[in-house]
Amino acid sequence: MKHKEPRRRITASDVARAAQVSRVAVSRTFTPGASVSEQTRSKVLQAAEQLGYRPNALARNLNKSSSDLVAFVAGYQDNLYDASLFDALLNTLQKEGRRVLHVHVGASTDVSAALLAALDYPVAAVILAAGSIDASTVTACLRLNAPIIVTGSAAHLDTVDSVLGDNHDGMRLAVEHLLARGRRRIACISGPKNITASQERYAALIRHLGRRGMQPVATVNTAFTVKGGFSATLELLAGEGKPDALVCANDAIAIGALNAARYQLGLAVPDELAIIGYDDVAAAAWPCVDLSTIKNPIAERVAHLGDLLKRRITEPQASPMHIKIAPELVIRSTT
Amino acid sequence: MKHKEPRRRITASDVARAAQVSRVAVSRTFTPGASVSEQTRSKVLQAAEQLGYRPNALARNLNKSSSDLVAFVAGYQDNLYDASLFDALLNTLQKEGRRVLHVHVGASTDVSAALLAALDYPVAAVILAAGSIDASTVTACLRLNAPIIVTGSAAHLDTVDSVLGDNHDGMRLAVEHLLARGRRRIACISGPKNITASQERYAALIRHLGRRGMQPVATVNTAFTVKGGFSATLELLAGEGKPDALVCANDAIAIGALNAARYQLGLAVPDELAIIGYDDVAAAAWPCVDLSTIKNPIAERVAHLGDLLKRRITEPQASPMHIKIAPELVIRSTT
DNA sequence: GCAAGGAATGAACACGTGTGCAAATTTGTT
DNA sequence: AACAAATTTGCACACGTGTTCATTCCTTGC
Repeated sequence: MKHKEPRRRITASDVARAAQVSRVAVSRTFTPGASVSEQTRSKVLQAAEQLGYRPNALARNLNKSSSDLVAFVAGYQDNLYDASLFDALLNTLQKEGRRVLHVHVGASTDVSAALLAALDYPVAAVILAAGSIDASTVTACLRLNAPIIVTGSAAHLDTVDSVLGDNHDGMRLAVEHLLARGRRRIACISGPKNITASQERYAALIRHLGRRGMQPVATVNTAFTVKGGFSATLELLAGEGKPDALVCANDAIAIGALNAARYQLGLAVPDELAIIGYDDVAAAAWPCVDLSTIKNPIAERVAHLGDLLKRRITEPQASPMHIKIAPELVIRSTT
Repeated sequence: MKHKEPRRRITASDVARAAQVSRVAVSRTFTPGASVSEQTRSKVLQAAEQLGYRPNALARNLNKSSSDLVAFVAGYQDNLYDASLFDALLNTLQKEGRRVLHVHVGASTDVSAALLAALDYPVAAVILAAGSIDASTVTACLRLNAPIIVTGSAAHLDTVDSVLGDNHDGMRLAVEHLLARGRRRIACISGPKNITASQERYAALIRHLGRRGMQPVATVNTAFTVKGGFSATLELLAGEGKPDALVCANDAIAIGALNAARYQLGLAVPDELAIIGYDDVAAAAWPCVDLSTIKNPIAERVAHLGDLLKRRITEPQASPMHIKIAPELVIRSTT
């Protein structure tokens, strides 16, 4: 036991002492564009390399008004979509030299509480990809000088930037497609009632059917998961209504529905029952699933998020921007 | 435009001024166990609430030797397993008041480089769940005072803590099961050659077959993805060997293989070809997949990771601990 | 050779918070 | 009422870095 107390982290002063220069010279060496002679620079770099020195990001960010951190708030990834979104987003942010503070929103955790906890760090921005958020939390964030960018399922607050899929138009594509296929008895498995994406998609379905003088023959709410879709389908098909088509609020639900219909109830899909999902997750394209769905393009979404982030950071006072992503109908073999 | 310069974040001094107390009183109010009178405490809390104050975590962590941050290093989530692992882990860490700095390792990014970049923050620990890491990077981390805990696919370095699945025993279960089912011509779709989990599982397969005087009739390497498994299966079954069973290095590959065999090649699974995966991801249990596999328990793994993390932080000098998680055979309808 | 200009350097301060120590205040005891 | 003890308070410093400003050094042009 040579080191009883925990070993200190190497600091700029340590490097300065080893390289026989002042501490400021070390700071300048690691600050792009600062004025250092080539000679001292190399001395510093060599000493730093040998000691394993890296500038402490805490101290470095302390005297800036914000940091290189971006908070990403997301929920359970059972929905099969957020994982892919996060993957792509993380890749983009990291390339731009940002670091991601991941906030997880579970069943028990409150979105606002989790978000505020992460905001102890002066993040450059918050990307909110989970659940709804109320206006008071938004003002709390703004007071903490943390601009919010909303994507995925979240409230339509005019005061914050947003990149959202056009759920209204997506549902139009779904309804038109099913009607063109000759379906008339359309049922719906919607998502959780408190999630904005659920509400929007359901409202759009009602509206587009209503325009044609129709309405869903049955509706059930469930979680945005495969399990949820499975049990909801059993429940729904046990009741009245006898649908010939099932509109699901997302792909996870649709995959659950497909499995319940085909393997539990022995229904022929799509002959006896058509099923359409929403998002176009990777699993929807697997041959054993081969799900018709509405594509919610990830690459485009991430690109817009990156742009919006840059803009918001450089011009904090710019007026909020609301970007809608156009959905696409993807026809596979379940409709 | 009233505020031309970016609004400052509310600091303890602001609160102190508003509550007419000293700044130290504010600090003490937000420090559990500190000595403050009930009167000043409530004055401070009220002012803080009104101004929307939260202590700046950067400054708060600066004078401690490490922070409340934990770095989590993971790769693409195409493998269907890491997403679930991360989900569970994030939940646990957040409950304990830790915050997670997420480091993404893409195809182009180097593990070591990404890791070191995150270590600019004095994290309490690094949880490494992606790719391999060489000894020099480990020493770099240790010099930065950042203990590493390895899980998932990574090198077996004696100097760091680890929580690993027992790949050797898992493959024994797979081989014994296939032989009991009467299979004799076993082929293998292995993962990337530079990933430790691949190497270990493949080596175990060779060894367990070897003990019975057998060897794989064919082997192909591919990425840990559904797409990889799909194309690898087409390639493998086009060649010589005529296998009657396929051992896949993980579930994503197995799902790709299943889809290729059934829907592209028209093979009867399991009658003409048995398929077994590894990990037991959520999708393996879907009726349309219903994949036999070796379970790599996530809950147990996360629990051990949490314990190890706590131990390492409280006793930085403790000797490294290596925990093996026992795999389980899960028999479904593909074998 | 000399002045002027530019580049390199170091001292001092700022960022926002926690904490040791001594002073000030309150509480408890005889 | 007087004193000891316990609690609360505030000053000053520490954490590790970036940056302004004045100073010093070197270079260049005349």
